[in-house]
Amino acid sequence: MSNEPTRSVFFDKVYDLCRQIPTGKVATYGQLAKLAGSPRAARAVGMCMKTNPDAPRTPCHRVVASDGSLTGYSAGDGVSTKQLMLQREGVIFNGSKVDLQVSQWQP
DNA sequence: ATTTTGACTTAAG
DNA sequence: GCTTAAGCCAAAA
Repeated sequence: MSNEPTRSVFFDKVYDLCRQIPTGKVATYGQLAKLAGSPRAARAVGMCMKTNPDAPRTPCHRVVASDGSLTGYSAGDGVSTKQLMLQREGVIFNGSKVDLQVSQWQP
């Protein structure tokens, strides 16, 4: 029984992908969008996170911008909390950005 | 059904 | 290196 109706295939895939991101790794919006079925829906991906408070369910903090910068995140101190959380999970940061060369999720 | 917005991305100045 | 512009997708009003 689906107590939680599928909002849309796109949403569902994005959420699923977020949960597939291993600890210590990060994915970009464009990457999730591509994996979700639309390589140009990066904006839609980010919007879905914000419009859906699935925080504990979807580790949206593992999702960063294409160049490793942390964007959005309206929890805690914002990107600061997000950054610290990622560092704590083992993600390598290069200054104020994620080192995608090392910590970007590779499906 | 139409319009607006939004946690994006890429290109150009 | 940073700012501005345009393009693209999907959901919410």
